[in-house]
Amino acid sequence: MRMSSMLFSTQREVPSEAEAQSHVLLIKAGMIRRLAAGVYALMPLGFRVFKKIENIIREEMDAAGAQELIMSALLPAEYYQESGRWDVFGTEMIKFKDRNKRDFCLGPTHEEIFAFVLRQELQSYKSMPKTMYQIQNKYRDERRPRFGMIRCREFVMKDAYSFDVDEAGLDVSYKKMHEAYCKVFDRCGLEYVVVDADSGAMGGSGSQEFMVMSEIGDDVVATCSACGYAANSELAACPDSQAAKEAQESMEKVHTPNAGTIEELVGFFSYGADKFAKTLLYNADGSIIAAMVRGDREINETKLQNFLGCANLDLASAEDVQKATGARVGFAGPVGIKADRVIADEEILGMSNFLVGANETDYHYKGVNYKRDFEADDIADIRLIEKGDPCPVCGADIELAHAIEVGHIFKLGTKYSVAMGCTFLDQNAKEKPCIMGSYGIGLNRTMQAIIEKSYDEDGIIWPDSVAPYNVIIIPVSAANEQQMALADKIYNELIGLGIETLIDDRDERAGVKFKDADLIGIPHRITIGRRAAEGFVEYKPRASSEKEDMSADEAVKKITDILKG
RNA sequence: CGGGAUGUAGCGCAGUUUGGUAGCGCACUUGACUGGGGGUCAAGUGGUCGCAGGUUCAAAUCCUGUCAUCCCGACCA
Repeated sequence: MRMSSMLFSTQREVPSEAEAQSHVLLIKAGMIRRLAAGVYALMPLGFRVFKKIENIIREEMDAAGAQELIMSALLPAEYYQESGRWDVFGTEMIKFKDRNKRDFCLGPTHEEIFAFVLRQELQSYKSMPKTMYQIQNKYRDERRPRFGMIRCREFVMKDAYSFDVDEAGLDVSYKKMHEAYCKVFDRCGLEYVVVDADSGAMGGSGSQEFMVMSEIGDDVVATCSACGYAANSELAACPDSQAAKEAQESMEKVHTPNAGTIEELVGFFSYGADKFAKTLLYNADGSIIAAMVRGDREINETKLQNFLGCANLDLASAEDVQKATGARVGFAGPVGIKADRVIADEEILGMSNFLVGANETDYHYKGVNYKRDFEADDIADIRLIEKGDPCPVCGADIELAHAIEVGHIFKLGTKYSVAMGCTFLDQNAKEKPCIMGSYGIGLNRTMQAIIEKSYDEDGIIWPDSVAPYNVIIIPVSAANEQQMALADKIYNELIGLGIETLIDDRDERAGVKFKDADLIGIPHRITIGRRAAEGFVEYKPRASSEKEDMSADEAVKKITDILKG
């Protein structure tokens, strides 16, 4: 491509909207343009990168035996109503009515649709297993789009769905996808970790996420460097603490004026936060749940929701709190509370003589002991894991770090096949639901994650596998015929070899060309300058600061060896 | 959805307190010089000041409403 005729512009100044470096660089390099919050256009250079990633995914999916097809993004409500997710997705789903007042949405994910379409195809065990995939736009009206394409409202997802006759078959299909995902992210030059994850609203028996560790990630991953354990923090198990029991004191009501938070109570008493047990009230599908954790811990709402098996879990309103406790918010406790269900974190069992709210404004109880003074309806692990907690596998210290979720694979089981009637006849002519798996990769997010892990002060550093072009030829002066002639010769040679090459034939100063080449991150640079008369050029890889003079032929050979070798 | 902030040229911003001809830098156009890391000089192009009402002789500026965007939090296959 001749840059003089390419639609492309770089910016020196950064739009104030951009926070993450990868987002800043995408905009400065002219690869994306924002159309609305969380809605982006991919410009020619950006779209080339995007297509590279898409092709890597397609190749690995095909190699894993999956077959590509495409569903519609425009979908009638009934499929999602049948599975119940029309309500579960709520306002995150983009819904509207057509001219006949029929409910439609833009697909946020396609489990229902694949189950519906495949039920017509998979009538016998003989036609399974099958794994189908599509690479298609998805729509989610995120409450808070963030960091450019890391969290956006329209994005492209590769979503695959497997259909098996039994759990053992699902394990095989799942493993194939797991391996294919590793190959995809390896080829994209990404460092990633695979972590155990929450299945959330998807349902199913287990899932894993492919995570790229990064400060700008929305997820928090718990890892153990001793044994290699890795899990999403919303799932990571917290073992019971083994605190020694103290001699029981008697329970006593204490006047604690205006001390409604743990922080205020720690100031009021001379106890540490771990001497308190806090009680939070939740509204779970309409019933009021009291959840207890140690004062210095946080409730893990994912664990709580999974334990309860409810569709919606929100902190209770102030009115509901008053109704349940008879007190202002801040004085809830397990003794005599009017909640539908009380759930205590396992750690509560190990505590002695602790402090809790007295369900009376400005009062707390001290010297409280489990069993003697109150009992919970359930004991469960409902707290959020913290840095330094023991690893649930080996007991070493857990580390926490932010990560970007670029891929997620699920063992769904029969949730959607049952809902959509996706069944088959087994060897005994008995009707059974298909055992499903679902597998997603966010392409836009993957593209930005690659930058997040590979840039310097001058710009993006693309790996060869996804670079928009592999080589950029820079004749220092477009007015110098000798330089241009040699540049054209090398350009045609590389194009002839099937190597994607840019030639910067713009009438710009050398500095501008170098800055632009670095910013857009082309991996290999050939500069043609002073020594053009001798047939010598300078070769420089984007990732290194070392420049090397060599003949034009040597430069072509060197690059060919790297790219084809 | 709660809290905070911001909307003025393609991008980054000043001007709003105290109402009185729409500004600066980058980018863009033309010319000259220049030519290996975002050059210099000169002359230019580009704006319904987010939108809608209102107050006023006069509104970017004051008032009301509304929309959008960003940040923090909550939430999220």
